[in-house]
This record gives sequence, C-alpha cells and structure tokens, in this order.
Amino acid sequence: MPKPEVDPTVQLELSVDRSSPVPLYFQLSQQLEAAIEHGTLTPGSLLGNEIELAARLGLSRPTVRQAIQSLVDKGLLVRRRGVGTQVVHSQVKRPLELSSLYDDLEAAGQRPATKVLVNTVVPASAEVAAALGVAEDSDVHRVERLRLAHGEPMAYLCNFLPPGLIDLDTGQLEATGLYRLMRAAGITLHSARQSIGARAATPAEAERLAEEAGAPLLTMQRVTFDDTGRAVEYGTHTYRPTRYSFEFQLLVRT
Amino acid sequence: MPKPEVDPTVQLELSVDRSSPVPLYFQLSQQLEAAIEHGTLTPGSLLGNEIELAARLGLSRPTVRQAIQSLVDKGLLVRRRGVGTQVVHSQVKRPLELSSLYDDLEAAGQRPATKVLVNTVVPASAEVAAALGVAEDSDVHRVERLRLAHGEPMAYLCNFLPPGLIDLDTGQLEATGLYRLMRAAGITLHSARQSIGARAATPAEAERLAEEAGAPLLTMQRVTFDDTGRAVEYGTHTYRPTRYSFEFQLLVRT
DNA sequence: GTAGTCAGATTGTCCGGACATTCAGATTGA
DNA sequence: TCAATCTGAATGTCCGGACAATCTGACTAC
Repeated sequence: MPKPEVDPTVQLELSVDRSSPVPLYFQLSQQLEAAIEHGTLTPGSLLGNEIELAARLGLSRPTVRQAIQSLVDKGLLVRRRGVGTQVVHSQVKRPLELSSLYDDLEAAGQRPATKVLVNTVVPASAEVAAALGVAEDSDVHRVERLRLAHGEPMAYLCNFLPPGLIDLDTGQLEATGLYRLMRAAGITLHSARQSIGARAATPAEAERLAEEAGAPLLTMQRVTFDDTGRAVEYGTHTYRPTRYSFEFQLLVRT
Repeated sequence: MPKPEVDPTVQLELSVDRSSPVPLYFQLSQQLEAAIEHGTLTPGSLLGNEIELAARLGLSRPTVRQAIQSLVDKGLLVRRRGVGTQVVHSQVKRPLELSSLYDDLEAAGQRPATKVLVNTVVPASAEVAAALGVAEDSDVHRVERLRLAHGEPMAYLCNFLPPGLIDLDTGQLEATGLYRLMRAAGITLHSARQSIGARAATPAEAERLAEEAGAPLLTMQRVTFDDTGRAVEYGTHTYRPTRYSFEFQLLVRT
C-alpha cells in the first residue's frame, strides 16, 4: 500500500497589487502557477486552506477560489473536500493548446523555414465550402506551403481562408506562421476541429516531401474557429512521420 | 463586410428544483446545454442578460454566472462584455475528451469486439518504468489486445498498468474497454499525455492487423494520470489508418 | 483489538450587493 | 458628411457572509 504522501503546508510569499489593472485573482493564479513551475510548490504539497489564504492576502474567499479554480482547470491543482488543495504530482507541462507547427518547431530549437508554393484566390470546392461555411464557388484564399527544418522538408501545408479576414503577404508567410498572422490581424482563435490519420504517400506527395511513393505519411485536417464560432481557416496537412509527431496533453472534462 | 447577425433574445422555459441535491448552477447549465443541443437555442442567438435571467429563475447572479461559465468552458457559449452571451455558431459537438477507442467505436455503431492476446505480469522495462513512474524491473500488468469491428481487425493495443490498482479479468476486458474498467474500479481519470505518429508496419504488425508489411500504420502512445497525478496506464497502440483516425475538438486556453 | 461514532477541518454551494470595464449605437460637433 | 463624444446595457471583478457536504483522524463502545 502506498504511503499517503502527507506533505506539510507550504508557506509562500504571495502578494497582490491592488493598484494594478490586472485582476486580483489573476495575479494570484499567476504567482501560484509560477511557484509550481519553479518548484517552490512541490507536487503533492497542500496549498493551505482558502479562508486563511484569503485573510493573509487581504482578499475575499471568492477571489482566492477563482484563482485556484483557474489552476484546477489547467490541471495543475486538485481540490478535495475536507482535505484541501494540492499540487498534482505528475509531469504535467502544458494542458494542451491549439498547436502551431511553426511554434512547435521554434520551441524545439529547429529554426523552421517556410517556402510558399501557392498564394492565390480560388473558387471554393464543395469540401472547402462546407468546412468554412461559405457558398460553393465563392472566392477563398488558397495557400500552399512547404515547411522545412534544417533544410529538410517536414510538412506540406495546404490552407484555405475566407476572404476579407486577412491579407496574406507571401513574405510574412515565409517569416512566421499562419496563426501568428491571424492573431496579429486581431482574430481571436477559439477552437478547432481536428482529424489525424495516416496513409501512403502518392507520387506527387512523395516528391514534395523527398520521400518515396508509398511511404507512410501523417495527415491532419483542421477547421479553426474564432471566438464568434466562425470558421476562419481550413487546412489539409501532410507530415513526414519520421520528422514529426503530434504530442499533447488531454484533460478529462466532467 | 459580413452582417452583424443580430438574433433576437430567445425565451426559454427554464426551471430549477431547489429540493434536488443537484446543484442549482448545474441544473441550469444542463438545461441550457440541452437547449443548445436540441436546437432551441440557435447558434448566434443571445441568451438574455444575466441579471434578468437570475431574477426570472429566482437565483442569484453568481449562480447563473457559474452555470454560464461552465458552458463557456465547454466552448458552447461566448460572452462579450457590453453585448451579452451568445451561442457559438459552429459545428461544435464535443469539446474534447480522453477518447476511448471502445467508446468511439460503440458510438459509431460498430459493435466493437476485443480479443485479449496477453494478460500477464511482467517486470517493467526502462521505457515502461519511466512512463509509469515505478522502479525498473518491478512488476507491472501487461495487456495486449486486438480490437475488431465487423470482424475486421482495427487496432492492436498494448497496455501497461501499475500493480494493485485493478485486477484485470480477461473476460471483462473482452466485454468492455479498459477505461471503463478503471472507472468502475473507482479510479478517476484526469489527464493524459499523448503522442500520435505514423510509421510503416513491420511484418509482425502487419500479420496482426491483416495488413501488408510496409503499409502505413497510425500509432499512439499514451500515459494516463488519475486525479492525484499518478500514472495509472501506459499504452502503445497501432491503428489501421484505413479504418480509424483521431477526431477531436481543441479549445484555446488563454 | 476492532468497529462504529463523533468532531474538526476544508471545500462546495449560494446569496445579495457594489463598482469597474467594455461595447454598440445614438447624439453631437466640425 | 464624417468623426468624436456621450449614454445605456451588459459582462467583469470583488466583497462578506451563511450553510451544506465530505473527508480525516481521534474517540468510544463492544
């Protein structure tokens, strides 16, 4: 039987700045998250009860609860009635994000490069129109890109965007990722519907990715929605599985 | 320029039962979710302001806010300061879950079948020990299963579990999924770290899945954690990509 | 010694109110 | 006509309190 792993309550130096425009609960949650990230709050350690914590910080209990709740939602803390709130002891890094291949590669120190193959406006096919929620044959942007790392092709990305949202400059597309451009254009990315599969490379695909025909490819299709629920991007991507795989953290929703 | 899409406020029949042990905010959120699912609340429609809604239901505003917030977290609603709360207009079905292959197949009406190939206890390899956070060479359960749909093999699943958590009955494993067994054993699944990739099938893998050697396979590795952050399962799965792909919904965390 | 019971601690739920912040549209001014 | 300003409406933040539900550990009774 495993030991109950009782850890003493940790005393932290926490403080909030009431003159700051940053919400108090957010200030607190950031400090707590930093303490967890930094290791000051060790996995399994108790956080101390909410009421005492609120009193120590000069905050109300709802405010403290809001801060804690946001970290629970992120999967960093666990609350147990009658027991307390403790830090989860696992290698939870980041809960999960709308991953951007560009950012992923950059974070891995791979110095990604992008080659824009196509950047034009085309009439929407039935598939694209359905994904983006626009009329068939209406104009949409079409962008085809080849993403490279260390000079080697890694992925072939084909994206469609509804018109009027953003002007796609080829130079900017080669310098950064599509998601960054969209965010910079004031589009708030909210959710995405993804499908990940695999198949054998066609001769044309193999040629583009410097693979051989019939080689396994990792495929991903994605429709991205902004905060109003409007589809803002549809993409069909193929990846070289020897160079890239999808890694992410899932949280169970109850 | 797209039309602002003004939709009239929808009047719903909502009610709460104060004698029920179900929390009031949960009753409300369920009714709202049902209305969205059912189409009574159409995408883009406004929900009516929180204060008036609270008054109509005889609830306080924080309670109503808690109900709405839970649906916002699920990605079903969007709040806009100064405007109101509206239903997202997109084909958002399920935010995202810790998908279980068994449940996925059953939901698709595929009548899944499982064949347990191996159900034994083995010493943990370095890889398994690292994933589960146990000592190398310590005992772990090893389960190998073949999952079939319509008599055709779909996936080969190899899982490792730490000892003492659950007793793995081969009959039960063939009748349902591993996750259901774990939940039934009182284990609260909390999060998982996944990696999805692809590769060519080895001759042995091809044989198991009735594919040809060199055929593309979809691979998934997963470590699952319970609500205390302890690893409760590590699995290495291979799927036939012609029969299965991963579909899920991502939410952007801010 | 063992099982059941009880009390304390802690989070869960809910209330009612107050003020700040932001958005959209109407008004006003140049 | 167009831009800047104002106003109303709605959500965002925060407070202080009250009671309920649940878990842990200690106590008690057998």
